[in-house]
Amino acid sequence: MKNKVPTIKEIAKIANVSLMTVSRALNNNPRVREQTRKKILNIAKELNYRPNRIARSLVSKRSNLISLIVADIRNQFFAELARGIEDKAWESGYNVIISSTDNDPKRLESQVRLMMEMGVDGFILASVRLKEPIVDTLIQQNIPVVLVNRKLASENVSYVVIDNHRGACLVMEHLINHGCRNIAIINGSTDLSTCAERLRGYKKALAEHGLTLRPEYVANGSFTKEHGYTAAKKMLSMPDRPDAIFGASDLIALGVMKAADELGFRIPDDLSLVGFDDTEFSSNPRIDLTTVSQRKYEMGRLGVQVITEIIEGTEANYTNRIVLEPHLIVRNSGGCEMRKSCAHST
Amino acid sequence: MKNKVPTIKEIAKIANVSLMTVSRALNNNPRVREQTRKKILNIAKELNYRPNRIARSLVSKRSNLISLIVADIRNQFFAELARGIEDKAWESGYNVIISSTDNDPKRLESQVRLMMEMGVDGFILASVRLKEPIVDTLIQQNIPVVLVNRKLASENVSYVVIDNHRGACLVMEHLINHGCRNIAIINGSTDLSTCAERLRGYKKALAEHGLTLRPEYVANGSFTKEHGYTAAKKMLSMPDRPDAIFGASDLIALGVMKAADELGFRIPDDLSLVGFDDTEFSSNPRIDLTTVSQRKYEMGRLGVQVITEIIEGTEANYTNRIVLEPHLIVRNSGGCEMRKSCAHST
DNA sequence: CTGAAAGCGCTTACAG
DNA sequence: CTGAAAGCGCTTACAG
Repeated sequence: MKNKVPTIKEIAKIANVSLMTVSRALNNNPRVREQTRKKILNIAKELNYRPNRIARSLVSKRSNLISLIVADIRNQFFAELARGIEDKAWESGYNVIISSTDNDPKRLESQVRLMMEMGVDGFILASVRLKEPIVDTLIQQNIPVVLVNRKLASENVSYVVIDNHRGACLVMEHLINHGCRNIAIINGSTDLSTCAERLRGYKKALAEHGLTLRPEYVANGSFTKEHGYTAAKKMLSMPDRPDAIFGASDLIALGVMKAADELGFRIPDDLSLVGFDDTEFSSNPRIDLTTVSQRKYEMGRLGVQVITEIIEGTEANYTNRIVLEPHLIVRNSGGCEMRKSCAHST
Repeated sequence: MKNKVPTIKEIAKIANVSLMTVSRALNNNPRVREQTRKKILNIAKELNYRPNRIARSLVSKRSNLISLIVADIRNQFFAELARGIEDKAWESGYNVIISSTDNDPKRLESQVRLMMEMGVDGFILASVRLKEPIVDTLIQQNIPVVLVNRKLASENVSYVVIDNHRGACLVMEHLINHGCRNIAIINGSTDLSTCAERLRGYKKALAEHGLTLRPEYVANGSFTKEHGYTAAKKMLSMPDRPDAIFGASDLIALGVMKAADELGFRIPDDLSLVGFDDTEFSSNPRIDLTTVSQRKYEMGRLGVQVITEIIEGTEANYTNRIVLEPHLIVRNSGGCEMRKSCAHST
């Protein structure tokens, strides 16, 4: 049962040196004679010695653990992000504890508290709302945090995001270029920075092109297929139905697509559709969704880079704000070149 | 900078009791007078005390950390599984460290070793091959392990899987009932138990229905769209092309679908197609893939239940083998009722 | 119901 | 280049 795991004590005894010398040899500290080091390393290998990181953590106050908190790991978007984080963390000598909040602030808070007890070195938060009191708590307690994907209303913390406002503008310009004039937006929840910024881009583009903002063309809700489906059904049944829908996530766009298919509207001929996120299924030929790239994997890697810089850094109040450029991925659903030529103005 | 985090020492001093009494009060040990407990709990709350789990782990030899190792968290299948594991672990007071191996045994091994150093209480392995030496190492060292999704060739370890052989039989019976006679299988890698069993089911069903096994109708490879696409292109170009393809994963089936679409074969009229896994996109109306349910979320929860039983259990060599029943999810791609009536025998 | 002692496996800080 | 001492924050095991 008790398969006595070897410790540096055993090694020290066998090598006939002190614990300190063993510790130094194992940690590649140069202040050990080469000969002594070799002897110790050999004994360690022979005993199949593995350092006890718990003990190390207790004294060094570092766990090499990073907490990643997302809305839902089943969401393709977060899964890709998580993989980027995992890979970069591994390369940097860290491990990742993942947990999902379902966008519930209560869950977020209790998870953060548990992670603090676990002694994680820092937090990567991918699913904060615009106001998130627990983040301020972390900052006050001087615990490293980086936001990824979504920002706070305030700017007092490091983040890695894409320019969501710009992304929305790209979408709108694409639709307008293809002759759409009655463009609706089906959006997520406006207490998220991503949604707020995409909505802002939508409005700005309308204004810039002299199109009027119609309240019935704006449906806030959540980043789900169900919301996309329900909102689209309603909009497409209006006498003055939109000729294009901007789904603020690919999931929303999929719901819109289903609604349009059921109602007999052809995409893109009867209805132009654009999503956001460039999740994998959007490239499926049967879906063929025009969307906005998010570089999720890279965003994850950058998040780890920033958090490790904070953890290992000397400056106390180092903050790093990275904003990535979005790109429009043009596929069929948003309208094809043919349609552009026969643009109808309504 | 050093925001002195409160410890039981502080509490003990303020409460004017020993460390032990504080420890007991905090851990709900009944051997403390109610009045003393109340006083201690109040002080703890006032100081905003949080236990240091690292210190606790060092002496208790328990970290409440579970390691989950999957092939790739971006794969929808593993993401759903991971979420089930995360939720059940959270309810049971454990946290989950996730890592991805890309099916590389070297990565698996180095990740397992690091997790051991981190002091995880047990392993949930979702992506083992039929032979996986590192698993034997874990068993020998008496470290709790449970396999999920894929099994080893040997039966000396706990697992939670579905009956993949039965699942494949369900698929084949469905296709045969719908009049298909030239059924091909595009499979993953045969050094995985899931693939081996699905292939066995395929062969058994052929034999039982007096259909001959044709080597050119069997394409082993990997669980990817790319493999499905390439293999299907080849098969569908044969003069004696199959009238049905069993894709051993939904990802493979998506690749087949793309190939068929490109070659102008209509599904299910010209080609019946069935997948495996019931990942979310298979229910998309434009995909509408007949597939086999895997109850991934539940499998994850069961995996945690088994591993915690082992961790917290008294019996040293407790093993638990759970085999779940698969179900066929009938959608359009496998052939519809109409076709059944006009069954053609080739 | 309460406490003094010892220790988990390692590292930091100080001496030599 | 090497070591003796002290301690990280908690718990186990033994006394009272």
